[in-house]
Amino acid sequence: MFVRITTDPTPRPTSLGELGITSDSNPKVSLNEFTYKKGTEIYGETEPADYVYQVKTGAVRSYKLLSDGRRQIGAFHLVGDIFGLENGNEHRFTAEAIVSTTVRLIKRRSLEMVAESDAMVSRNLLSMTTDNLQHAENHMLLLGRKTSLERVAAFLIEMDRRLTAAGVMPLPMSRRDIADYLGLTLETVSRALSRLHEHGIIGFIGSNQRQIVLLNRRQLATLDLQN
Amino acid sequence: MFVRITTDPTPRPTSLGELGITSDSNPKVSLNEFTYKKGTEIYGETEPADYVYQVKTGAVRSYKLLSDGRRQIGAFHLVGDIFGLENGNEHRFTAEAIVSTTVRLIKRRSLEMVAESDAMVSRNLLSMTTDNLQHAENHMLLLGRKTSLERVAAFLIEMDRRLTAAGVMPLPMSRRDIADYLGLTLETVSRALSRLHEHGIIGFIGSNQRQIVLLNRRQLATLDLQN
DNA sequence: CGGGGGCTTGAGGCCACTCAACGATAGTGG
DNA sequence: CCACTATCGTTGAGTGGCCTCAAGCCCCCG
Repeated sequence: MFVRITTDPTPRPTSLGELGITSDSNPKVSLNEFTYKKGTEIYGETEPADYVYQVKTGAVRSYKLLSDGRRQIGAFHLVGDIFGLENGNEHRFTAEAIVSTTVRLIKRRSLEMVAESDAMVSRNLLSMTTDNLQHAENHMLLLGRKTSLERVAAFLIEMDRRLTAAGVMPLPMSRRDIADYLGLTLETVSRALSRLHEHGIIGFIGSNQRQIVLLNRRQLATLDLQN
Repeated sequence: MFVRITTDPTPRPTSLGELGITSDSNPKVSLNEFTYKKGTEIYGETEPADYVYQVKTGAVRSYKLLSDGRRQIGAFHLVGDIFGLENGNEHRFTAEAIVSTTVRLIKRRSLEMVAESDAMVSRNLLSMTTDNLQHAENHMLLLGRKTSLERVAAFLIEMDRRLTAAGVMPLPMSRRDIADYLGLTLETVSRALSRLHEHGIIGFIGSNQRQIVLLNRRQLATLDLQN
């Protein structure tokens, strides 16, 4: 076998346009919008999946809970991302707005009907599901086998790729969210970030600690082992 | 949100028939067979994905490696399972025969061509990908948040569902394979199994330790927290 | 200006890992 | 058929990385 040297292929930002859906081309596909306040639930696990969502502004976390409250965040959805796309009839995660978030809504049934007749839309649905699968597969490797420092480094690289505006990352999520995404505690995440800060690999900007700058991408990349 | 009380929906055993593919109905889809000896590689990560596979006899492990050798097994493929189905052009895992394994092969391109014209085949491809995604999502929760005992219990329940022949599980994989699937070490897996044995929850049959009987499914289920 | 939430940092503990020894089993070759 | 060997699994002892618990700071926000 070959050793992978490609970068982490998490889902790229998609758009409804990529699905072949626009208000113009498909007037029957209603594109409503809705805004959720910070911390509110968009849908719950096992609830019927009647809608598919796209983040217009803000950020969303998707997670599962164990009965005793342990939480695993499966993905963060940033501006442009599509989420809530299920094949079955139920959502498999709970989705919450991390900050005030506006989403576009599409009725799932109408999407299915379009996919039925349009092979390209159908292919794009498969492609999006595959992207999600790929992200989950890489995340299993992270959760199962990487150290805390490697996890945090991988997280920063992923976020850098997905939301950087010219070198600075305004992270919408809290340390607890990051911890529940990486399978760590918030203290361990904080310590890892402090270590990266000490070593001059990242910097903090502004009053709170959620604005992070990557000062040494190269060094950070060496911490995120080639998978 | 609601608390999930459903059972772990890992991919059910599928068949090429479910894909809408049989030798009779689609003579153009070649269904060759091939046998791999124990421990040999079926395909490697980043290799071109020209074929899709179905396990006829035996068992297969799919895994990723870090550069220093740490391994994460993403899935075990048992009799009837389809694996190696990629949307992109490259495999994302390395697949190896755990024991001597016979697989059926389908040319990916021919499958794609059938899917192009047959909406049902197309839907089934999406459905299979979704099943894989669902398994990965549940596995992220296990890897990120469950204790060693909970992981092993979940593993036994999954295997029981997938390969039990009347109460006895002839596990094809080693302790190391189980460990690399659960994000643990082989010693920890062994200790967890010993504890389950002490408590009368499982039993061992025969000379080696790979034949396991579930003596108390109910108690085992309480260890695998409702997710 | 007081309260609360988010973040950092320290101290101590624990669960899983590491290292090691040992027994059992299956495969190999004489 | 029987050593011989390699592999696999179990078990013990000790370590260590991450977790737990706690204190304190800062910032935001009423």
